[in-house]
Amino acid sequence: MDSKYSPQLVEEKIYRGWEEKNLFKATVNKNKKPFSIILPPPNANANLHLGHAMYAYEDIMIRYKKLSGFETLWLPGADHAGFETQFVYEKHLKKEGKSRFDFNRETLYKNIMEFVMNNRSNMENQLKRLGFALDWSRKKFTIDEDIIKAVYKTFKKLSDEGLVYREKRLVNYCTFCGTSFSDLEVVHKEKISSLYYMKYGPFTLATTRPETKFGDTAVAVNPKDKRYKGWIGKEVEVEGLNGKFKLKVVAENSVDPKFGTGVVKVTPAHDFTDFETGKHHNLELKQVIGFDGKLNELAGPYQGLYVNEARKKIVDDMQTKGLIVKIKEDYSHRVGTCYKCGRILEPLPKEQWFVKVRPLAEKAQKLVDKDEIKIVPKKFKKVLLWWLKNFRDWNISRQIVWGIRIPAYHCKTKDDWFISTDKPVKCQICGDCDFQQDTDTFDTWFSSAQWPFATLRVNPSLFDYFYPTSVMETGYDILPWWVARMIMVGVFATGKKPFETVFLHGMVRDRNGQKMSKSKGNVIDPILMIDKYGADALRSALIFGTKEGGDVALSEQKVVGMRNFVNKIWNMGRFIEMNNQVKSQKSKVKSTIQNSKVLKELEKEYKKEKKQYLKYMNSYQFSQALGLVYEFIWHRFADYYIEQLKDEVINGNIEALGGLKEVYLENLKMLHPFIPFVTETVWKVFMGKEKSILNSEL
RNA sequence: GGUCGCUUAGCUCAACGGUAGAGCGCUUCAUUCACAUUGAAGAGGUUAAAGGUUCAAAUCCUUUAGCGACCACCA
Repeated sequence: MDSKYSPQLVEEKIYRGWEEKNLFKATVNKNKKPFSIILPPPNANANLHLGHAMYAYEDIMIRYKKLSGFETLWLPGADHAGFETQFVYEKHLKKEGKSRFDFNRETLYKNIMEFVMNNRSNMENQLKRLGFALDWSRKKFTIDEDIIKAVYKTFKKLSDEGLVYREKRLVNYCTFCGTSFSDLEVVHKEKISSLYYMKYGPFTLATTRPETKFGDTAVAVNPKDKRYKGWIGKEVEVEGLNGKFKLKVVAENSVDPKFGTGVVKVTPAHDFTDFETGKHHNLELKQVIGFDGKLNELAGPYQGLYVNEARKKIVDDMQTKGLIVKIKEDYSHRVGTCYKCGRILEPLPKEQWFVKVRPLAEKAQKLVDKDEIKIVPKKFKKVLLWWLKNFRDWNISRQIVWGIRIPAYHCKTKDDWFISTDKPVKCQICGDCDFQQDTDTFDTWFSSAQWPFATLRVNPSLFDYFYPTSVMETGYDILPWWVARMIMVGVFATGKKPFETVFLHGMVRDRNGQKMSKSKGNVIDPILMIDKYGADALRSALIFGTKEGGDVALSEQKVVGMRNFVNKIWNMGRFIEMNNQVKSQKSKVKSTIQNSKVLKELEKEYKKEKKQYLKYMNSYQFSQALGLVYEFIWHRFADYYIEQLKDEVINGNIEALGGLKEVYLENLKMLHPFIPFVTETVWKVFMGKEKSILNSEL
């Protein structure tokens, strides 16, 4: 053994060894208890970041359970990440001076598939660099044929049970990205705008969006507002830019008498509140902004102008006509923006597929509330319950190409839709029209929500044995996007909860607790850290001295610190091994009474350590477990016991050496889930090249 | 505006009802020793503030002050 441990020399070889011996391969073994985790599939086309390294928690659980005698499955996958990926691909196209509009649907899809497939193996290799004990023989891709089939089946079932419907509603639409989103994808941002007070027939009203006035179909006031009570139900004539028009005055509770003048113009086609108002009063839906972000023919001379240009021009013209009373320029409010491109989202009326969420959410709520699905750490239980209680219907239609195309078909004769899991040969409504498939694709999260059962169902015996999965481990940031939906959809589709326990980890921050971002320049590349200090060091740096579910401050210094720990482990082994080799050449020396006492103390302290370790590991306190072993092996075992017995051991005292060796090997096993590479490397030195610590028992 | 959480050693954080801990940094000393990616010794904290419960509180409760995250249809 060298005086220094060099992860660079062994990690790759060790991982290959694990794979070749099929140590990560799960089988259906009725003699063992199953333990399974489905890896949250990383985006297929991107490099891993430190957030992915946090999946080390899953590796810790898998290896620990395997050492504890469970049959373990950790199933890897890759996410096609629909819109995310298409967005990245479009950026890539732009560099070549092209855009998505230069290709037909089939070609674009094929090109993106190629683009993704070229990058996928890179991502997978990075997971291997982290040392993850994944069963690669069972890897799945969210856009595999059988996964698509599973997704279609669920969609059909939802539809059959009345939980999916198609409706024209206001959706959050990004006119730049060219697609709608669900509520969850909308990022509300504080913005300073102008609040325009304008003359509106007999009233003055305040609005931030004068350009939508061509779509106004009513004026609303609060029914309790004495100032305007007399106007309710009456029709008023309004002088506009394109001539005079008439509108009804309606009463609406949502109108705040204290805001502005207490009068609101109602634009059902371009405002969520107004859309509701429109429904209450049966108002016409007058769309004046198109999906291209420009005003349409209803805007008369302003047709063809983008929203912002139109607003300016309209305000100018209104001022000329004396229709603007005043402008409050520093008005601060929140607007919905596209989480991807950052532009302001336009509420637009569009026919989309919606999932009726309430019945699904209520079932999920019960499971979580009664701890039938356990949430660790428990603080997230409240958050999850809040979401399950507040979810509204889920828009699952996306106007993009890269994704799973919705298996809904439009009958031209009857102007109606039917859903079919297999490609239909004839119209299932009228029997012989030239029906057409919906051009939209599913929200990626709709398919991701099905991941735990979709990945396993392809193999029924595997599904029976491993489902519900044991733990779902992921970052707390996607609790509503993913975890909540997996529960809702999983229970619906299989009748069983998708997992027993949810374990949530925190976000990785820089040394000052700041968010890592490219613009701040404080991003740490996990692969670079592995190159420099080894995977064991990086992994344990993310776990050591932290609290489960809390954010982790990571610095290169911390990785160095853990590298030192890993090296220390190596050198303890080196000391024992060196004396192990020479022992046969020396005469057998018996222990003194003093040394026997030390050995007994060691045995006692080790037993206490292990008991506590098991307690921590079984209650998901992994950082505590690691800290415990760290403290024991370094500051008790090495600093005290080895030092006490050192002279004896060098003298050839087999008893002392044996005592140290035994405790050392036991500690290697306890450490293996955290620092798999060095523990395996030393294990092989002691037990032989063909042996693996993963085959031992804890 | 709502919800959740945070405030402990210079920095980043553990401990969550029973004598204040770690990592990194700092000070002093020790190298023919498994490891200087080391060891020994040490400095450094009335655990944000106030009140309460308890034999006992960093830990439970209340209030206050800062900070953060997430959510929200104020036109």
